[in-house]
Amino acid sequence: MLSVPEAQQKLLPEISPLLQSRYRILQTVQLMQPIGRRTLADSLKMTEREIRKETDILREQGLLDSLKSGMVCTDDGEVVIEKLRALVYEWSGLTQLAKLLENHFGLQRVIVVPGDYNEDDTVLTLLGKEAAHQFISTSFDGQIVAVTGGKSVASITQFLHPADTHNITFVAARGGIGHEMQMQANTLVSTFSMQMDAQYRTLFLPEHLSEQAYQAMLTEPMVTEMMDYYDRADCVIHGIGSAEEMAVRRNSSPEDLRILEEKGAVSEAFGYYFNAEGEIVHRIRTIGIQFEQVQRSKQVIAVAAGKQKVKAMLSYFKVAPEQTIFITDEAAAKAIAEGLPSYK
Amino acid sequence: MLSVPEAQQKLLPEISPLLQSRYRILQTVQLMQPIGRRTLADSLKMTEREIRKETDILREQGLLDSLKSGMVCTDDGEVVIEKLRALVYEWSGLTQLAKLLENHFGLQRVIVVPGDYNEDDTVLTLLGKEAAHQFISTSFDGQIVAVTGGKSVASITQFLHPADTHNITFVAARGGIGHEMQMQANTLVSTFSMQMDAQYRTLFLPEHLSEQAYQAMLTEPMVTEMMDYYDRADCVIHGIGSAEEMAVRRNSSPEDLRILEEKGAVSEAFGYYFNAEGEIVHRIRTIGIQFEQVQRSKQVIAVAAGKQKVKAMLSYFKVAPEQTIFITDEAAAKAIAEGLPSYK
DNA sequence: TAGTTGTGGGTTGTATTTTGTCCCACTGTA
DNA sequence: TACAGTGGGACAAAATACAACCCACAACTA
Repeated sequence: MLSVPEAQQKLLPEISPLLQSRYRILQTVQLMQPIGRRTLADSLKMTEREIRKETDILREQGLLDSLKSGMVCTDDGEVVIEKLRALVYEWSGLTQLAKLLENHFGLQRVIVVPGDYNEDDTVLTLLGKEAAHQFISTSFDGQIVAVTGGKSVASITQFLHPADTHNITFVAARGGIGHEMQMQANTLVSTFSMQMDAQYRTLFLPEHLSEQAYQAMLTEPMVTEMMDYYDRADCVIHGIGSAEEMAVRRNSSPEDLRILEEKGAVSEAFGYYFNAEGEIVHRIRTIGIQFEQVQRSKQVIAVAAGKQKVKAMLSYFKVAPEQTIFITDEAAAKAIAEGLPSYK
Repeated sequence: MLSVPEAQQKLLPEISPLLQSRYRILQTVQLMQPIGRRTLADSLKMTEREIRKETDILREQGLLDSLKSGMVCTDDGEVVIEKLRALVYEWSGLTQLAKLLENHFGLQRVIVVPGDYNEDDTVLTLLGKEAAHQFISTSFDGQIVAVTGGKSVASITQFLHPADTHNITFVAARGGIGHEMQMQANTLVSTFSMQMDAQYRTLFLPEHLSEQAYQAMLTEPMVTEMMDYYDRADCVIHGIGSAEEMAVRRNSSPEDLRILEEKGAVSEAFGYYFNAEGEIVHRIRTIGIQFEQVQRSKQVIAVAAGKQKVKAMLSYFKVAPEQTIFITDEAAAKAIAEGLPSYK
């Protein structure tokens, strides 16, 4: 039997795309306010005219307000966004996509946000919003959270806020990742804890240690303390990288690159490299959380988006712990789904 | 707080009129199938082009089918009509209008169907559909139903069908109304009973009896039997007429017309004339159901539509029994509501 | 059986709306 | 003060919707 929204969609098929795009615009305004027509159009890869038409309607409906400094979302607008989120996700098939991936990968929860990470800057923001929401809604007193680096994980920052919980400790899951300070685990744990009024522990270490130096480090109090934290980690927040991309970004030696290629490394997560079958084929020789420790933690939040990471996702999720909550974008989710036999 | 449909309406204000008109088209197709573009356009007072555009979409959605003999509503279409009825009535304010009239007149139930009786032929059909639904859903074994004449009541015919109930008897509430056989109470009870496989009793009598003849008639077995039926009537189905209109249609004598005008008769129902205050000012001297008998009956279904009858409705509903279910059209309901202080 | 009415589909020139692309005056910030 | 970004205005061009037909056909009527 047909539900009312389904019947509505049958009678008015043209409203579905309309709803999608208008919702997306309003949502983006909310995220980037105050924002102007042109910036908005660039960001959503739409024409200025289209943006203008839609925002005029939204303004007339009182969901949007135009200040001299740009357009902002009104209170009514925020309520509407909240109320229609489920409907929009349902109609655009995101809910179904998510369920499909959940079943296929055997994960606790998959969240698919609309848009394409490569096309639309706001997708990153949506990823962060959802991830932050997942994290905060399950956080508890004294929680220990291991955090890796990366753009996706960094996007969470702006949506963290002081919660009712106390004594949360963020620990950097590994040493520095290289040049980009903004994306380093060490930087992130510090900003995360600032946003949430929490504690944090950093670990500054060079990426490529010699065997000798590595062994020496293992007995350092600073290091053993971190190892202890890793062992007690309640939650792990991490990204998933494509192997080549990561190796390049890490300035790996030609030798390492050769090894990775030889062993068929496809994906990377918290310092481990996995091949297409999900087997660990390499590990960066530095201090960091162990895969076993990740598997033991109560909660794992994985954030990754973009079509270019599909292969990596397919690889890593062969072995990902089932308590993982995975947050990705529509483009990647669709690309994964299209490779599945159960997807029409 | 906003409901989801309300939020949807805020975000997509243009769908409301779209939904209205498309629903109306689909509904009309269902009622008049098979029907062509031009007839449909005439009937709905829309342009052929518009009908064409909308029906093309409906056909594409599989809610409509085009045969050589015209367009018909598919099963899917009927399901959609059913599912969206409440939503359409809500959005077009019909539910609110109905509640308003219910409270103001103190009636058990008011049903307002969309459209204008004077503009749109299908409104009559909708009235009939709703009235038939109300009647059938409450009918019971051995029920005695008194029926008056008129176009509105006649519209019920096509929607009556054999029900689970047995031994229903339709009785003509009064003698003949004059020329138009199709609308006479006597004709209607016969067609009603044919549709429902029920019994019926007719009463053929001239309209204007002399006092002498009237008194003589009262003792006739044929008449006393009818009087007995009237006394035991469980349900009364009647229309409401404007006084002038009815008097003219009944070929009343100039003297009667003068009396009616003098006494300020505004409305007419089952042979009684009421003034603006709802007082009985005149009665046709013929055998028929008594007002007291109507008031005693368990259920009363009143059907009347069109702006020209608003005055009559306002008059009659001053004294209408509270167990009345009143079915009218949007145009009349709005006209009534606009006269009320509580209507913005 | 001949005629009439109503049917869906097709066509075409014209109105109307939508769209792309500017310009402008203004403002907050660096 | 320079500048990047803002909303609002304007206008020609492109796209679309529109009205007004015609046609072959089916179903019914006389």
